[in-house]
Amino acid sequence: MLDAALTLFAERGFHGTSIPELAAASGLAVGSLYRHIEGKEQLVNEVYRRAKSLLATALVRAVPPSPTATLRAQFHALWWALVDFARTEPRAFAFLELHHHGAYLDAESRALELRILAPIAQVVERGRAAGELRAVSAPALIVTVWGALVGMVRAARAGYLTLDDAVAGDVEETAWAAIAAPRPPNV
Amino acid sequence: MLDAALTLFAERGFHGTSIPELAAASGLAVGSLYRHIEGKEQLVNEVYRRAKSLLATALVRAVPPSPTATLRAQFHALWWALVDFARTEPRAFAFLELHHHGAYLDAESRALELRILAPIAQVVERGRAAGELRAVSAPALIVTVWGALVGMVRAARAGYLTLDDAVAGDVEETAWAAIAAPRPPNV
Amino acid sequence: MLDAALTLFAERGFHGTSIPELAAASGLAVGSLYRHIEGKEQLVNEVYRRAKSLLATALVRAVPPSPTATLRAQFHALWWALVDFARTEPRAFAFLELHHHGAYLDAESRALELRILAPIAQVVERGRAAGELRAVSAPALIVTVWGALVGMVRAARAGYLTLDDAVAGDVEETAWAAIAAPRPPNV
Amino acid sequence: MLDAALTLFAERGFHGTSIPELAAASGLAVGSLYRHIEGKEQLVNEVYRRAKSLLATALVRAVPPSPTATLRAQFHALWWALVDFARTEPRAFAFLELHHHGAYLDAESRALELRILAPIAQVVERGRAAGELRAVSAPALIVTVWGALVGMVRAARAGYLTLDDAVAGDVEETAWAAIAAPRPPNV
DNA sequence: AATGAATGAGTATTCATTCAT
DNA sequence: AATGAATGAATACTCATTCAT
Repeated sequence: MLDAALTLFAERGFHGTSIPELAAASGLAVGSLYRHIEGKEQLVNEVYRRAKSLLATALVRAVPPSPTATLRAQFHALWWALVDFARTEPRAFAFLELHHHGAYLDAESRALELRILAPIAQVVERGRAAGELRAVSAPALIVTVWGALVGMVRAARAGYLTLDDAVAGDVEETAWAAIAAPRPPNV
Repeated sequence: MLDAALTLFAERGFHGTSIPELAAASGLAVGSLYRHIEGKEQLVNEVYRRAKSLLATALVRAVPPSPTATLRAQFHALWWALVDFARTEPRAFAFLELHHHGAYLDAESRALELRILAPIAQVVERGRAAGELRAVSAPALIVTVWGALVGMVRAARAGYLTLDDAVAGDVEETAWAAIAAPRPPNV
Repeated sequence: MLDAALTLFAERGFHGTSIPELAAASGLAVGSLYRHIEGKEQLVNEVYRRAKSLLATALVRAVPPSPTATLRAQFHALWWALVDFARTEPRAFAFLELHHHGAYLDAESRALELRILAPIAQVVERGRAAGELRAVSAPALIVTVWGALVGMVRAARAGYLTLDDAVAGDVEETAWAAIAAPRPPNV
Repeated sequence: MLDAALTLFAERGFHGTSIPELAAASGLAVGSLYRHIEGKEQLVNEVYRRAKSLLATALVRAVPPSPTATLRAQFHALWWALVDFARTEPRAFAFLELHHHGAYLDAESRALELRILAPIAQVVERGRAAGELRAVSAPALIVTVWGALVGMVRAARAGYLTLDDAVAGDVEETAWAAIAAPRPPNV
């Protein structure tokens, strides 16, 4: 049922999805749906939390095996964890993108927003401190990487490209180049 | 009227905006609104085309004064044209982002999608041919730059950062670094 | 269960009371409730009959010990039996008042209506025959007494007065004065 | 429309009357009804206020021509004003009786309740002060008279009697006897 | 005997759209 | 050209009732 809701909300948005549609997609009668949910808003928040939680899990699993791994290795792990998430949970990815601003999301759902980027922010901060990343503001680094990822997934969804390893690898390269500190010119 | 529609659709989405709301925001009676539009779908498509057209105009104006300008200069011009568009037409930017997948968009609206990125693609192709850009697929380059821009604007809208010259400049730097061919290691 | 139904129906009326509410108030699951009742209409009729029966019992018990008692004594007994009923069974009293016209009541329930006032009508008829009551139509006498009682109870429920012995005694006096034959003027 | 609502609410109660029924009885489509009302609760309160206002008008018109009229004359005027109201506006009378306790009535509607009986209370107070009325509490006098009236009208509605001049006159006699001070026994 | 999930018709209300004025 | 009342299908949600467990 949450699965059907995820699909429909991701495809048509909150207001574009009706309760009868949700019920039908869940294989339930309208009245039965309300035995499981409290209302449409509670449902979309529930779906939101589950999607965020899937993403959070994917990110947490991406911590590299050794804490002494290079920053590049950490970035690599993070990147492919995100690509993997986008590929295995495309609906959750699309849902999160489409709904992260909805007026129907409650305070708890919104709070998740910040926590989710923590692992990324952490890696960035560490890299900046070590001088391994470009000397621009941390948010600039984060939005570039995150934006490149989202842009790539959106383009794939729109049919402009295929989200295969080659493409994901190419964008990984550009994203890393975007944030890595330039090699100092040889003197 | 189209302006009021742009605002409401950008804020609340297509299904979240009602005709009475649109009429009120336009300072018209609901009956009068229908003298100017054919229906809600036709209206959203009209708004879509205008927003796309605004963006297209911004991009076209960004072709650098001299065709002999360096690729970096062209990128610079393009980047700030887009930043300028995002800052002067935030509603159009948000609208385009939110609606580019809607089932209510007609074939003509969807067709605009591809044409719009033509100036960017053109610059990219030229750069790749000249070996000035990273040797990855053209789409990878484009989605990275476009993604960084959108990511930055979204982050600003969400309140995570302010879209000032410093931030936009920082992200320009990362975006360029993302796509520029690496300097060959000094021998 | 019938008790819970009496309370809810008296407070909120037939249409204002739902089966889930009735089940919850009865401490039963909704499915279990239906093991005891046939439906909502049958239930309200059942409650109606029980309330009427309670009132009938109260009235019957009020026949004075001696059949030779004065009419005033009989009236007194009847009056306080009714006041007692209103005080000990306020929900039944309120229920009867609120529901005696419902389209959901079946023929049997409606039939009870007439039988119930029989003891009162009997006393009135006897008194009129003996010239002890005012020489107006019997229904006029009955509606005055019954109306005074109901008016008093309603006023108490609305908080305009307290249904204590003093008030009930006062209204007994006015009600009796209403129907008692006037003393002939002394010559 | 308010007229149709008065009829239906009086017959079936608030919860027993549906919006489609109200619309049909008003000769309107459901959607059109909502151009005239804000909601079902607002409608029932509107109807309530109109009915109360009708009753208030009837009572005010009942002030006897001369302020020096006897108390009996004042009572007579008041009584027949109420009987007239019950006969010419039977639905308003029934509506007020059925709804004066509803949880859906707002504060303003409830406030009307007290004001309405003011003319009656005034006459009663004057009579008690002058020793022309029975020496029992004022509320006892009022509920008896009001109860007799309501009892009579209800009985008529239930078909137990006909609300003609003879019956109304009979009950006027009993109601007056109920509250008039007893003639002192001749010495 | 009891439960509570399931149902689909019913609830109040809002919608996009039309049309007489 | 403009209005806003009218419409009935749609909305989210609740109801009385059934039935497998």
